[in-house]
Amino acid sequence: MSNFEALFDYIQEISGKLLSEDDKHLLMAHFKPRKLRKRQYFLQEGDVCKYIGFIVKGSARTFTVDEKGHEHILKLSLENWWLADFESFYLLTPSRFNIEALEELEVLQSTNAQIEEFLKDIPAFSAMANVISQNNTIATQKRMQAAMSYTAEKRYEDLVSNYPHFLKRFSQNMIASYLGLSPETLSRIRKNSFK
Amino acid sequence: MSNFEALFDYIQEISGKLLSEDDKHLLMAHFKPRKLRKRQYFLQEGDVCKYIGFIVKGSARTFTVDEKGHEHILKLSLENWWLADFESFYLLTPSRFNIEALEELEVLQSTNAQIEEFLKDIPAFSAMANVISQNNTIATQKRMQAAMSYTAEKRYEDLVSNYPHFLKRFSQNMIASYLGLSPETLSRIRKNSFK
DNA sequence: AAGTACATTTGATTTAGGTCAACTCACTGT
DNA sequence: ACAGTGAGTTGACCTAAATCAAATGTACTT
Repeated sequence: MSNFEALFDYIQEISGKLLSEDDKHLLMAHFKPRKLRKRQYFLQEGDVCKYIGFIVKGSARTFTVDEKGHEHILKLSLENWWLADFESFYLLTPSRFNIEALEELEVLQSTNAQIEEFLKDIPAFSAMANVISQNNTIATQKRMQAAMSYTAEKRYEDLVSNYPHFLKRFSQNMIASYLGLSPETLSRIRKNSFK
Repeated sequence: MSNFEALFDYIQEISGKLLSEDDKHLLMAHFKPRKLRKRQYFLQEGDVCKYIGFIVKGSARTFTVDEKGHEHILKLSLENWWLADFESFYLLTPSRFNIEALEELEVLQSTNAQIEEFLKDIPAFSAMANVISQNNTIATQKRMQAAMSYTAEKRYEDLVSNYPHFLKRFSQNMIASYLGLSPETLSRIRKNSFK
């Protein structure tokens, strides 16, 4: 019923390996479709992140709330991305993050224990995990560098040129928080860049 | 001659698996000891990071230089850590980073191609790689959150409580740059916290 | 021991970006 | 059609941290 093809295609593309029919059946048996309405939480601060979700449709944000009540978005997620607080998911510790659906969200979700099985039994899945972890290391390092070295304006320009689709899918407030800016500051940056 | 025991112990401890004698011989055959003097570069911006190094002794910093000529430290590394720009190392692209020895530095180094062999042939090595990649994902996420949500003072306090040994080994200027602060600001923060 | 090169501290001033507040547009649901 | 809510804009003001500059401390070198 639910769209497992998206998941299969993704695994095969990222890993560069094919999934056997057995592999596919195993995945279908242990990834459960789940729908969340806009504003619904996939994960709440303080809970253990028991599930990892593959986004089939929709978008989400991962954020913290600081002592002043300000929200800070650490991750914006779209179709064909994994949704989880990996720290909590791997270590089974309570999460410091919230993950909230920004649009109606469809995921295929599974548990830590089950993922371990996939890693053991499905070569393409384990190859995919390695590639993702590499990509993730690289991306986070870039983002860290940007946060440290660049001005707000440069960070926004980088986003515009590297992730233009973000601007279509996420509100300006979300983008501002993702860039570590107040909404007002982003509004002003955009105003100036139109000259 | 050089201290391979440190490397063996590290792999076994992190992976939770034992290395066979064959494994050890393989590692000894393909990790080459290298010494760098203080201030010497392990990697220069624009070069491809051909080697990954395991630090046996000494310390290093990974940093970028922005258009104004300001340096930003992304990573401080000590004994039993891996030294590389993983983006450049994995993808064989020119690096945006510099890696410089802060003290006399002894590493055991190997190449990308060789690491691939280790991953295939040495189970403990591949288990270690997975654990490191997990830890790395978690640590970078924490650091990103800290950079976004916390004040300079809170970031320093976190460093003091989580990595007290950093303060012993790295100069205040290095710590400041690592925290994304000017040396003057860090000096003032320290002054205030002594009350 | 003297001299040069760094590190750190302190003070005065500047600035990027945040905060607070008011206003304008959409959209949504009734 | 109309209130209501959230998103974006604009202006006035504020603040954390950077910058500039000078003084002091420390630690290699020869």
